[in-house]
Amino acid sequence: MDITIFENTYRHPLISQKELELLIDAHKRIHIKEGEFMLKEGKTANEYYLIERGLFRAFVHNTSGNEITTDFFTDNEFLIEVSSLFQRIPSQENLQALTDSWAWKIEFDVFQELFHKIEGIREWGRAWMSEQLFISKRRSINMITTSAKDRYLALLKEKPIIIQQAPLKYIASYLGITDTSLSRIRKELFQ
Amino acid sequence: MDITIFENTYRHPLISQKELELLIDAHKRIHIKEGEFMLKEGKTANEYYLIERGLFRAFVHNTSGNEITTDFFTDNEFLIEVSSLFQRIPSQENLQALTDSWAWKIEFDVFQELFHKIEGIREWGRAWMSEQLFISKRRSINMITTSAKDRYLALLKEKPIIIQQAPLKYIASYLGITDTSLSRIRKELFQ
DNA sequence: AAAACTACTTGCCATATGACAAGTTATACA
DNA sequence: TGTATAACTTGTCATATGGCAAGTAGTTTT
Repeated sequence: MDITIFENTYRHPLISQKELELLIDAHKRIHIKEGEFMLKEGKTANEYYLIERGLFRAFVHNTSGNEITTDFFTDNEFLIEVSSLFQRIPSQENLQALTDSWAWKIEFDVFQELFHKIEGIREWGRAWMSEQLFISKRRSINMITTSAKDRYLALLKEKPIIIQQAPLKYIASYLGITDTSLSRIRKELFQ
Repeated sequence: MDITIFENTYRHPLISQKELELLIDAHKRIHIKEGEFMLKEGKTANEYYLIERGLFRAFVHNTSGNEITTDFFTDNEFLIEVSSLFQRIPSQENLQALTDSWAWKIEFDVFQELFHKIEGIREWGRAWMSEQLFISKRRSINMITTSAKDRYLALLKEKPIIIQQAPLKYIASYLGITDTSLSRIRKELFQ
């Protein structure tokens, strides 16, 4: 079995090879069909996933009932709804596969035991969460300080796979604009 | 000593009274003068604070060199830069007092020991961080789905103390608009 | 008391983006 | 293969917000 994905995603100086193996053993490989929901709003998450291959999105409904895509997840990233999983409360987000995918699934109870037993996993987990918080704050700042065109260009540069594979309307709501505007931005850039 | 503030902020079913006392003993009460920096960008945070009384802000510099206020902190809230403290890396944010304040300071090393020793504190910490991530994501969504006027009204409703005490320019950049626009929004609302 | 400075307001005009509706193209389904 | 549906584009017009500059009021400094 190729364990590169685990070595890369769970990388931390305090996690030993033996502890990494405990983590790896806790994951089960699963296949997901395009369109499948990994978590629906109102349900409490009981697991998270490490994506081997595929594309997913998170989305919420705004007050008008429209879908807003809040995040995309792809190869070698964690597909997770942190609030629901760690506060044991119903999710307000949906997690959905946009392509047929392969992922490694780990149950909350299993992770929980390792988290409390192994210092390195606690440190890794806290650092990972800190990083997510940093990324989320940076996203807020970008939303209010850069133009829609610049946000599109930044996404194109950082995660081109999303631009290539996700439908325009999902990308548009992720960027905080209408699909009409995104279509015009594309036209202006590439024509 | 009135320990209400600790009972409220460190509330968690897995934290016993004795463990709470260990936490309380780790905090030292300090006074902060208006304008004082609790953390400067480029420095690594070595402590966090529980605010007893006062108002603080977090701010970053955007690519044009302008200050953007990213958060406000007030009574019974934690004043903390998570990324710097838990990843042990230089901060990109500044933390500054907007009023003379009183707070409870706790050193990273001291918290670290309690975190790894006491399960309840780990659970509390992870839940707190999950909540922060949730709040941050909600902020991103609000930034792109609601008008500046509605964001102002929401802040007025949820944290009126900030509207009352912080200078207009800080509130404006926190809301993602210019101080000119905020001035006009106020005029339209209250005149 | 004068001067400098900060905080906030107002006017004028520019522009990015939205709203709505219609058109085109591609995809899926029967 | 044809039809329905989804994905995307385009046109016209409206509006929220920004940019810049000037003005007023309050506060601090000397």
